[in-house]
Amino acid sequence: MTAIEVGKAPNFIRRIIEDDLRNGTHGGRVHTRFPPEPNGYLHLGHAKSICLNFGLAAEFKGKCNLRFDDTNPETEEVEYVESIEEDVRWLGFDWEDRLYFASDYFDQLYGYAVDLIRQGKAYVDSLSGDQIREYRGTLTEPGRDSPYRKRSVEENLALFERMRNGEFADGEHVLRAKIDMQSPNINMRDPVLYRIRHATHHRTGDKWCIYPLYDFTHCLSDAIEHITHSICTLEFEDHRPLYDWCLDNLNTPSRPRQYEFARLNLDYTVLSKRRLIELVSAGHVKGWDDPRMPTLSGIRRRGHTPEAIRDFCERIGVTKADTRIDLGVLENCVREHLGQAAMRVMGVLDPLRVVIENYDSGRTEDLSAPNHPQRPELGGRTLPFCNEIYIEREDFMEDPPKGFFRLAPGCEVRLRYAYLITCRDVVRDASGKVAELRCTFDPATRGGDAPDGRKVKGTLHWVSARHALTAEVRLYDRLFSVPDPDAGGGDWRANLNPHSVTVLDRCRVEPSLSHARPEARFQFERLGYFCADRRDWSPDRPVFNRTVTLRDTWAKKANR
RNA sequence: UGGGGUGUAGCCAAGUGGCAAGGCACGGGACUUUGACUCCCGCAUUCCCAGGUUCGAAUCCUGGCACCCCAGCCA
Repeated sequence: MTAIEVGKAPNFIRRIIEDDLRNGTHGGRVHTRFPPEPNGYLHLGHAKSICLNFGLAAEFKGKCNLRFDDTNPETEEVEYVESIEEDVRWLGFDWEDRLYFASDYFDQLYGYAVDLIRQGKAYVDSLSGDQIREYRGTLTEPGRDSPYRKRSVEENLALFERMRNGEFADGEHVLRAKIDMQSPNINMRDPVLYRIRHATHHRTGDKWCIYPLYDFTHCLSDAIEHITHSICTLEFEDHRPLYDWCLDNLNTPSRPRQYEFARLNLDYTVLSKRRLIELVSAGHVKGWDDPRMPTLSGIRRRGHTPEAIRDFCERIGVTKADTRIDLGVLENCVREHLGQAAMRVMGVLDPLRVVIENYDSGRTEDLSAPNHPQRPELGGRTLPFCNEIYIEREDFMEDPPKGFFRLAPGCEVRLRYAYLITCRDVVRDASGKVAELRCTFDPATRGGDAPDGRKVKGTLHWVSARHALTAEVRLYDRLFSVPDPDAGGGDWRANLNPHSVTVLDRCRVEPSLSHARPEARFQFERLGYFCADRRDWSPDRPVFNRTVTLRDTWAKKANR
């Protein structure tokens, strides 16, 4: 089956797999893996990799493992393991019974290292870290052999065993591959395979005091798991010769191949674990799941959906070109999904009181409204109406510009699913600010239609002042004020957007929202998509996060 | 200036010698009880540049240029 036949955009990795399948490489199997290091939370960049790896496996009837690359006990924690599992599952992927840890292979890895030593292809080096760096040479000058490079196999074997037994302090010795100190590829200049770290590992505890490095661990873990296509990001391209060297020099149960694609860059945010950690620890955001964060837990809390993120990952493509994706692409994906999935409700963010003078003040009536105008099967709900309502303050202008078809003195507008009303008077407070509007309604327009067929262009959202719930609404904007916060060499933190969050605590929402549950998503008509905060929402204190606004061509026009 | 990569519209991206898909953005219009959605229409005589091969080049060749990655006992 080709990419076109399954309805997916072709990309170079799909093509490689199709070729391999055609040629019977890897025995016709497709087996990928997603290999996060548990030292941070997953972000959108990881989502691209997850969708690629799990997606390819599903597409070609293969499998995808979840494997934690946990070879650095000093930075890794179970909190991260747990969050990563939750996020991958939330995104919609299933590793079934294939949850693995590189640390599960420490015994085998040790055996492979001994094998390399026996073959004379690895040695224990006793240079200090600084010396190793000196001997390595530079980008343009070749390196020099370590004086310890010629140690005998027996001596290396003994020393390596003593390293394992804890006889040395951190940094005293390392195990290195014996490749080529002259290589133009720095990764091949006798790379370090094992280092001594007297640290407690989150899974193996104190069993080990030597830990293998990424290059040695990753290729062998892939081989142990019978991975066929080991897909990673571009910065590992230079490591591929080393990946291949290890597998070519060791007797492994399978022979995986590594392929590299460009990592994701997104406008107005940062997607490096280092930066994200800094944001959290410096308190620029309120934790890893702050709705402004590009972490999966952050955008989840913001209200994004797994469907939208998967769609996003499919749309941005997979190539080897460095790219920076327009934020609009992500926003468009959520809008598209929520546009068909989210129930519609009404909520007023900045309430302006409206009194309907000719509506009996003792009366309340129930008006009905569909939950989704395009999807009648989603049912409807009831909206209480009375003589006191709230509308959005910005929907009224005393002196409107041409083309403004909302409320203004003497003008008639429609209250969505209710009545046509006309503004008769403006009441001000002591400071001169508009405090209240006095309007009249047309009793013949119940539901919003005028029996005489007169056209009313403007339709406003509203809530009954006597029935509305008070809610807190958090408005989120881009975390940074420039597209590429890390560019330019200046302090990236200076590019943080000081207005990335606005908390509104006197919003009024329709009473049906009392039945909302944490993480429920809605379209607040004419405003945008909002999500009940999964941490802070409670029936007593509804809290909604704005996921994204609706497209607003009026605002665009008004800005011009 | 060593090695490894990448250059197709504002942002992504197909394209693999036969005459530049698609998405986002943008502009115009229709529809509209969400200025939303939806629907139309428009948007690269040209593919980093310069030569060359060919009846024919984004695709092949030669030479440039620009950008990204690599000198952790991180991944």
